[in-house]
Amino acid sequence: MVSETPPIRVLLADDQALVRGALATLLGLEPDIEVVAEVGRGDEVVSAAVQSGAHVCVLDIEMPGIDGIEATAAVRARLPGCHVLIVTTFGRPGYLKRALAAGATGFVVKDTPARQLADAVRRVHQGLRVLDPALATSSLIEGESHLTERERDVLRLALTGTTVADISVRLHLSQGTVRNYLSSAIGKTGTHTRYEAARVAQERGWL
Amino acid sequence: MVSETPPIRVLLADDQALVRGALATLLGLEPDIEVVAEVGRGDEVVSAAVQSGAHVCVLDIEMPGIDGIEATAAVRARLPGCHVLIVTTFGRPGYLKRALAAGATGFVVKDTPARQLADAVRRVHQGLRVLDPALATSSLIEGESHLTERERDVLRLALTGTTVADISVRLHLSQGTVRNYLSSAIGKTGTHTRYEAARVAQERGWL
DNA sequence: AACCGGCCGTGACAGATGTCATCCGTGTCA
DNA sequence: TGACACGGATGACATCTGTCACGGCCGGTT
Repeated sequence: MVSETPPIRVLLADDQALVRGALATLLGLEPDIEVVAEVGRGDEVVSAAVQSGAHVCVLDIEMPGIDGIEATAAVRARLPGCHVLIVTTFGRPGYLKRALAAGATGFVVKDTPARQLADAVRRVHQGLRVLDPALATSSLIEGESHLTERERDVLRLALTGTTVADISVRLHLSQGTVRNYLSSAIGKTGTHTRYEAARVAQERGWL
Repeated sequence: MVSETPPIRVLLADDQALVRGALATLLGLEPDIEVVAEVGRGDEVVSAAVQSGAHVCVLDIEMPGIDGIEATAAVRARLPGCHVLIVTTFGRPGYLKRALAAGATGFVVKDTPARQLADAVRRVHQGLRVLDPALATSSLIEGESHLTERERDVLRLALTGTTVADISVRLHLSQGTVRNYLSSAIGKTGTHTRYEAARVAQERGWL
């Protein structure tokens, strides 16, 4: 028979072993796809991609070490010929925006039907965009941060429960100033407390 | 050849289609396991279990409709011969405690290696316990709620951002009383704000 | 040069938050 | 029967939170 196209070499990264193993099994059943590496941490992605000669990296976002978006940027910098498909639980507009900025070719959420994953891998391998139009639209609308740099500074600290007093010390500002930035951020996120504001900003990818 | 044992009929419930499909593929490769139903909502579990004649239900916890623990109780009530294996992202002691109380035979987290899932299904099918000893210990220690009924009442409302004024109206208490219960709950959970207290209590399964 | 808008920064203030001391009713125990 | 512990409930109070009005600086526009 005519020579076959060599299979697409795929690296899988997900911190949940069960999910990773199941996805490896799913993709491994495709005749034209071969899972050549599996890692559970973001900071293992690049070396594993290099060693395994992966054509496509399928990355979750929330992982120990570095996250999947940071791993994406690292992979693209080190292996320009290697494409990245982000597969994540949360279809956050901010995630999509940052992932594309980091060089990801595709972005799917775990709500996607399983049979579409292999097709997404094939398309990404060919350099074609794979992403949900609704999510893209939402990213366009929500993804644009309206926070100033200082507002982001104080929200990041607020995210970890740091008091106004501590934030003012850390950023060399008066407490009134910190409260004013927090208040402004609360308004821009449409929330009622700094905790909600920080969480919403993070979900939108503004932090 | 000698007659084979009929395969174990398994129902899969997970709101993430990709994960569910991948797990179905993984389990479907086992000669003695047959995936007979897949659902994405907790409130579809019972009817699907009945229709498919499932021997084992593999349930995620966080799903639309009712959660996997409520679904467990419903399955056990309706089909006493059907065993439940909980497969969840968060190995929260409170979840384990509530799952066992609801009648689950097994409880694994998604950090488990993929190859152990089929074995877990087989063991659960035989009525054997499947759970992580470390998680069981942690559940024993943390899972016991130290909150009073009223503290739980106010924390549940605090979880959704309800103000003290609203909580006092809803529970027919004075605002001072509500603050006192919130303060007590903050102390018992070792936190600093009612938001943290509510979140920690939920994680521990105290709510 | 003058004006304007936005960001950065500040302090005053009203209202919200969490702590504390206290009281009452109920159940348990000696 | 009396003492005690506990949960439920309350209000006073110190502190914190978020809003608001304001000023300075900078860059862009007229």
